[in-house]
Amino acid sequence: MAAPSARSRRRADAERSIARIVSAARTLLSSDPNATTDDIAQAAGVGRMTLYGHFRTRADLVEAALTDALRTGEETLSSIDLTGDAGDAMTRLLASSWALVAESAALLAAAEGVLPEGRVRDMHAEPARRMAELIRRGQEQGAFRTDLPTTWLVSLVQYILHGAAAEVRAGRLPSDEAAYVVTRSVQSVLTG
Amino acid sequence: MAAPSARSRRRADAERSIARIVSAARTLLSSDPNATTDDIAQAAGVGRMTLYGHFRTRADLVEAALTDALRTGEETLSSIDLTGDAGDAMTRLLASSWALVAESAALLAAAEGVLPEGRVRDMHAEPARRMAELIRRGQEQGAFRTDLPTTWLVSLVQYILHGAAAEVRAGRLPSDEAAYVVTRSVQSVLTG
DNA sequence: ACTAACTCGTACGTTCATGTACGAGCTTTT
DNA sequence: AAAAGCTCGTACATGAACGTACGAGTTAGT
Repeated sequence: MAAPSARSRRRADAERSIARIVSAARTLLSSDPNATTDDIAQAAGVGRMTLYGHFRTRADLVEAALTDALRTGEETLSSIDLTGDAGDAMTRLLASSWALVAESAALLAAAEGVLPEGRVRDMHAEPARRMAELIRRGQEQGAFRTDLPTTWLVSLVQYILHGAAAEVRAGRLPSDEAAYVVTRSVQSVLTG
Repeated sequence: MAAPSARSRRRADAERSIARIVSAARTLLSSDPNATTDDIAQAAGVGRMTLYGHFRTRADLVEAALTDALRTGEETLSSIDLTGDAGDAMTRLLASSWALVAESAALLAAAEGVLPEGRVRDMHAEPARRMAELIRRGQEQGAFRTDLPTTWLVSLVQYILHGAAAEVRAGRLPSDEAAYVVTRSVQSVLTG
């Protein structure tokens, strides 16, 4: 939700501070979901008071960080070609999704712990819609199974992605094998 | 780890208190992973001080509750027939595992947040070993795929179970469909 | 019954991050 | 250059759990 004009009463230096804070929040929270406002302000090279001048609560900040991550992600995902064979399209979508999920897993955990129930899911409406649509198209093509609810298949793909991220983090799955493993797993779960 | 003789200097009423506390902890933590020691003592019908007399820290208590849940679970799981066709055996194992996972998901989350890194996984050594062995047997039978690491397949089954539990909790998957959905999903992920 | 163990209330001390209040001094903007 | 907006330190208030200390009363074991 970049609002260049809606709230353009902000001065240029404020704009800069906000950007640095959000960026620092993304970075820090992506490695430690429990990073404090103090940590984040410090990493942003900004006083804690400045931070509170722009974000009333820690939750606000976490949400802003997640929003930013999602916006960035959308830039990548929205440019993927999802036409043609659904299986191939899924492979392409997964390759990009995997990187994004792995990168922001901890940030997501932070948001889940601080934002109101369901908010995080709502924020993922766009990527979820994209995935659901591709799966549905695959089902119509006869490439994907239809014996399980589409909703469940969408969720399942998410769980596989997050699971793989967790395995990599824990050192039980080499990160260079992850994309392959994710792709094969998702394909078999979608084709039945 | 029931130690009937190792520490039998405990009086009968103490034994009783401990049992009630652990039981209350299991129940409460299974619905709210953030239940406080106060909540638990109250639910156990015991003073908070009594609780602290038996468990030095909250972490100790959570661990005891999880240990108890796992012990109970083992009683069920160890009696399952895992011989014969690996696919069928897996179906039987999943049916029981599903119920256990769904029931204690929140307790698990509590433990994950409070116990040292890796402890929760270590405590699951026995069920993990059982699952791994069955998968390996299925691979030898030619029933299960061998193109993905067995370790990953074991983890993946866990993620599917926990994912389904989350979907049910969120009301996105009717609980009476869950077992079916889990079984089909796991089977297709294991057969490739 | 006598001793040791257990219960449990009240009260306190601790910790830690969150968020607020105030105000002096810098930047932008116009 | 003047006004408005921003920065940011210090200091404080808050709140939530955790965990400790003390001590009087109760219950079990032998």
